[in-house]
Amino acid sequence: MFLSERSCILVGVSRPRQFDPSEVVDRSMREFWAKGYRDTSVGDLVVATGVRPGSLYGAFDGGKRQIFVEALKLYSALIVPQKLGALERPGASLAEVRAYFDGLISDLMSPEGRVGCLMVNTTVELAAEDSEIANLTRGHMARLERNAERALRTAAERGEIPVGIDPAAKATQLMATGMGLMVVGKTNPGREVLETIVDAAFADLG
Amino acid sequence: MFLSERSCILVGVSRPRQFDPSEVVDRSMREFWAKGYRDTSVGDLVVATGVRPGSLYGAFDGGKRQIFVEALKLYSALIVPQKLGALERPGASLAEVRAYFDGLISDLMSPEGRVGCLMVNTTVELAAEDSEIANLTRGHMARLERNAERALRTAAERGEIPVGIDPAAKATQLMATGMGLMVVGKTNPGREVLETIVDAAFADLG
DNA sequence: AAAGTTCTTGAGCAACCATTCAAGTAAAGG
DNA sequence: CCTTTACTTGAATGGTTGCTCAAGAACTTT
Repeated sequence: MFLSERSCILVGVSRPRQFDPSEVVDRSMREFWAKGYRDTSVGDLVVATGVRPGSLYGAFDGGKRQIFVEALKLYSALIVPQKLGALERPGASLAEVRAYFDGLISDLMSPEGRVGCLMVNTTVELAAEDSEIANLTRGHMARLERNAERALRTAAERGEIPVGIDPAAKATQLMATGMGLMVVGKTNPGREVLETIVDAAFADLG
Repeated sequence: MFLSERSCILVGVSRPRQFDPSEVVDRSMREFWAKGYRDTSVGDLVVATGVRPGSLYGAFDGGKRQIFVEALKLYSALIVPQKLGALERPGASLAEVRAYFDGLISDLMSPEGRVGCLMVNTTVELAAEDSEIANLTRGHMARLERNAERALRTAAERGEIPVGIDPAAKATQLMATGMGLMVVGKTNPGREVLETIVDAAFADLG
């Protein structure tokens, strides 16, 4: 992962690193999230983290791109679970799927939420030209789909949704609806627009 | 529009421009479409158009950004009508809406189609920070919505879709589905994924 | 305390960025 | 043919990019 971990843990004989690399990734993630990969310069990362270029490149072999990859992984590990919330827990059912989408709408309605989703932004900015990064964002979409499908199966078992619903297909649609929601959300729409989109996607489940 | 038009038409006394500005916009559009605004340099535009920086800046007051704005407008005037096809014609009904989405899927399945939609790419890259550009992409979404709604009303009149369907709400959902489709399409998915998304969105219309 | 190792610092790298400008050039009017 | 006007050209602008490197500093081991 980080160059630092091996040297910090195994080799004790040297000057210890004066910053926490995982905190650097955290702050960098928020920078990339707000401005995108291309429009975030190494200088921006230096300002955001307080760590000089030399130390940054000493800790992250692969430079800016590697920091970005780490940022994507941190987003998956830290932010996505927050957003998914109860949907990622075993007992999740229809209510948890709906709650996830309601949360997305709430986020998009706040000014700071208009940054959208780092995974969606990255997919559009970089997926076509960087296959490693494309794999990460594809994994994110698969995760959303998997959780939605599991919850829909639970909902079907409980008789909460019509028997005609195909959980796998519906989960794929809901995932795509989420992607669309993040794009539409960028244009500063009214809340009713976003609610119309989600309501329509849930119409055949109620 | 272009600086050139006034000087070319009204003032005849000077050396005429040796290139066609609208062709410059066309080629620039394809460059921006493929690589995005930030990652397309003026140097790229010089190579793509064969027009030197001086002439470019002479013809387009506002530089790279203005060329991009013109490119967006050309995309709306040239590419979008191609994609919308019969959906934009008065008699359009359910079949034309469906044909539009089938066309999107076909596009996304070809390697060169993975560039996606310039409007979606631009929304994600720039809408949050450039309100003029956000207006253009918002207008694009409104156009999709308007056409879908009109076609759905026609379909309702003809009894092609269930009476319970709200054309306006369904059109909003379909527009968002299109946005989601372009994002998912960037990750090189199988055709069946995209078809599942579209089928699910049309399920309650059949 | 001295040696050894790694980190930090600040300057600085070449490459590229969007943009400008003076000089040269081509067409039309007189 | 000569002036006028606008366009083309090629070089060059200052600024920023991602990244590197030598020098100094801090910590552990001997």
